[in-house]
Amino acid sequence: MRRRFGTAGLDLLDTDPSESVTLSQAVQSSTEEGARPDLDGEAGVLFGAMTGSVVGLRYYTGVVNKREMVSLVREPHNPYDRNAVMVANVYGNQVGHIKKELAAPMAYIMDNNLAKIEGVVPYGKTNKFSMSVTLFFWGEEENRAAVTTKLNHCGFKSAKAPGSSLQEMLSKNLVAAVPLTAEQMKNSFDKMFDDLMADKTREMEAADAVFTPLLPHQKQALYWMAARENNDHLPPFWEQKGDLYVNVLTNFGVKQRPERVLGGILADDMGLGKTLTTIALIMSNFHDGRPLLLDKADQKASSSLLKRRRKDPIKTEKGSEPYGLNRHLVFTPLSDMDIFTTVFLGADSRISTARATLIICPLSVLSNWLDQFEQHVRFGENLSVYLYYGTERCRDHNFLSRQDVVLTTYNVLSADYGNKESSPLHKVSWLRVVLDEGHVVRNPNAQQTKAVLDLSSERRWILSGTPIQNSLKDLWVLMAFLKLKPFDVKEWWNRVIQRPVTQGDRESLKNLQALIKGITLRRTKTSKVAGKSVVELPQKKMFVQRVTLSEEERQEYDLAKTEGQKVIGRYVTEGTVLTNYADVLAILVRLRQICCHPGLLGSYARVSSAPSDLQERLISKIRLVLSCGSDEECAICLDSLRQPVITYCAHVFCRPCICEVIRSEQERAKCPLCRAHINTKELVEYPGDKETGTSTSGKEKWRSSSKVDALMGRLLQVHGEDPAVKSLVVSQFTRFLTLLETPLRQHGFTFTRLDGSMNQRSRVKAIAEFQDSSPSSPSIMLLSLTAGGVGLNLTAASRVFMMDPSWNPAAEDQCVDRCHRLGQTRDVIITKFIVKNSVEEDMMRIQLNKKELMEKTFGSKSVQDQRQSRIEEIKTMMAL
DNA sequence: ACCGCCGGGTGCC
DNA sequence: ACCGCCGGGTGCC
Repeated sequence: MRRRFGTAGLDLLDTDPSESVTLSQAVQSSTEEGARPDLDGEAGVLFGAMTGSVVGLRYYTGVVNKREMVSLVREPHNPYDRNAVMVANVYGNQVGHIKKELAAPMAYIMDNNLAKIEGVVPYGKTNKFSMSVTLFFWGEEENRAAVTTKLNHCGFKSAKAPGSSLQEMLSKNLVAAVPLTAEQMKNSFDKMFDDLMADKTREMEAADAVFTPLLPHQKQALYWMAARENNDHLPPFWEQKGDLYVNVLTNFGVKQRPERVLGGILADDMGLGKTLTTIALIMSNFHDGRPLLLDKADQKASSSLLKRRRKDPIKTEKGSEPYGLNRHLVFTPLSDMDIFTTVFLGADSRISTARATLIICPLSVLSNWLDQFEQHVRFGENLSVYLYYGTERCRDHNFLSRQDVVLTTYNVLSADYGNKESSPLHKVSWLRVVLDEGHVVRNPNAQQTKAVLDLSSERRWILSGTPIQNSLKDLWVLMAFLKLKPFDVKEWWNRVIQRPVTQGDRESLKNLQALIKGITLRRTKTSKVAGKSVVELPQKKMFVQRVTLSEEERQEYDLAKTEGQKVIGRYVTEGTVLTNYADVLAILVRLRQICCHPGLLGSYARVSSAPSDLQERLISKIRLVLSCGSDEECAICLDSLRQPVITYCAHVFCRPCICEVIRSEQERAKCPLCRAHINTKELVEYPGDKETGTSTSGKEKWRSSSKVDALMGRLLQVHGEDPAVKSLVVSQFTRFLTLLETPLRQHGFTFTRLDGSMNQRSRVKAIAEFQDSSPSSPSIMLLSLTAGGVGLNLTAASRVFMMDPSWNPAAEDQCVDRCHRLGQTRDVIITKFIVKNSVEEDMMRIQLNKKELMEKTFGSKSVQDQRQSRIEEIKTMMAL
């Protein structure tokens, strides 16, 4: 019989050996069946349950219903008892306190993080002065003993056994008889975001002001979005019962109608036109389902402005105005003719206008938004779009609220939020807030997240092709942003959805699916509308071209490999692979570089001569990671590294990002990647690359490599077959891209380049040049694998040359999709160069395994496990 | 009576 | 709280 928790013997205090299942047996079986502790320590296993009492009800206003969930909050500064534990309902209103005798052990357990304690009130309402509460103790297995003994010592050994109603409750609501396997769960997740087409086929025409005709699936999205914004329904899982609005998951009830959720997630695949659809929404659903009222501009005036913008010399450095204009992108603002009055909301001094839409996006897609507004909004419509970016940005919130659209980046939003008093974005009540590439907001502790969650608006949208980036956890921030009560409070999300779902509870999974379904629209490139594909895209074909190293290269490779084997072999015998993980990765980077071009190796890349000083070792590691031009991203902000620092555990982040983590978690701060303890003193800076790198390569005699030769052969062939065909040449190593410039010039190719180090101005220029179809335009783009966001549109190219494999197959797919997207007219042919008998072949194989493995263990692999399996991979690769 | 008993005041932490 | 607990009033039958 498969049973996770027995219903009998669940009580912590049960001492009767004749019971069929004792607590320890029950919990043991639960761990055997793989109830894995959550990384955040938010879940773990159920130690048991007991009944306690809540007192002091009459002093507080918070009320609870039968079977309602309550939260238990420590009050260490309570003047009467430093052990005080407060009981609050789902909206955070205090209900009472835990009786002091019980509060004592609970305070100990909670303060020492031995268990998470959750409460459910079995019979609410009729209680006037005190009531009982069922307490559930969840924690890591290793803390079980400490929890039980503490409770026993405080005299809770012989407390009353739970009544039948508790047992019933456990068996019904909290225990899945047979938990889902990881594979079943993964399938359900896939399905969750796949099957969202049903009943979403009604179409809406865009307002006249939208110039570009919408495709059928875009009209459907527009209809759906407008309907979401105009809906008057109760949010998911809320029902009206008598004079109360009750949340059926938490059993929480309120008199006041819960806030409407006027928005959701537009999760269409990239290339389906999320940007255009959003623009159409802005233009077509202003108020009462009517279009945005615009002044007709003087045609001459606007056209001259438009021209000026196009010609404006773009004069700025990274970090300042990307367009040299901090004025209205399209036209002048409406003066004082707003049709809605400005309302002051008192203390909060937030100013409400119902006019402006705020759009927040990654820097990489900023220009895409501007372009699309210009492209899709009918010429002569007086739409005011203000680009809130650059040092000269206008910080007057009254001015901002009068715009039709304010466009900014996550970084600007977050920087403003840092000095909160002066953040104009947080003083406006927006008509609508749109998070583009919304999945980039997912770290609950990041300042960026707080800045996003603290925006004020009724209509809230998330645009993202991949709402779940890694695990279910990523969804919390999105739910919080959408103000889906009660899931905007993490405890309720964890308790009601995240934990039960990750532990395989079917009921909760169904709830999650229903929740997502209600607020998400998703179409993939293969989705059908009335039997016809939403998007007809040309074919995509992938070839692997195996490259044989020259004898000289082979010797160099083998030498490096033998050397690496020695070093890694030693770590393996010592069992210190984990502590030297960064060294190991460095060795692999070195081998991968030799496969591309021996010249990629700097003299500093000598890992084996490890300096004794930790500081120096870390510096050499960070330099190795960054100086080869590998376009690393910060795991916190997911953008390119700014002011890179390395932790003692050898992980690299932006200094501001990691400092924010340390600031918010104080001495409990842990490395976001490996959970090692970190503090501000133990951050080592990257001193910058002392060598002037690329300038030397020009002087030295040019030397080719087998892979370069293979590429040049292909490029010449492509050019010979059809000179109009353009190619992307992709590498993770920007220095490799630099090396490739020489042979490209030699062969007379015109090319352009796009990598993470370029400022916005030169990016825009590079993209525009490449996308241009005139005969003199560049036919090749040197592209760093992770440059730009998903919005990057390089449809001028139909050939892709992947120069080196990545650990992350998704990054490769995403890169290819920059040209294999709406607007592509040719079949896309991808050529991957892989060096025979090398680490590159191993990486290819591992990529395949990884895809399979991902399918089997969705979201259940810890960082530690992932590292462990990476070690196994490394051992195989190094033939150890 | 350094007790018992009565009945009013009172009540979380 | 239709309880417990506290502390003042009170004191044979």
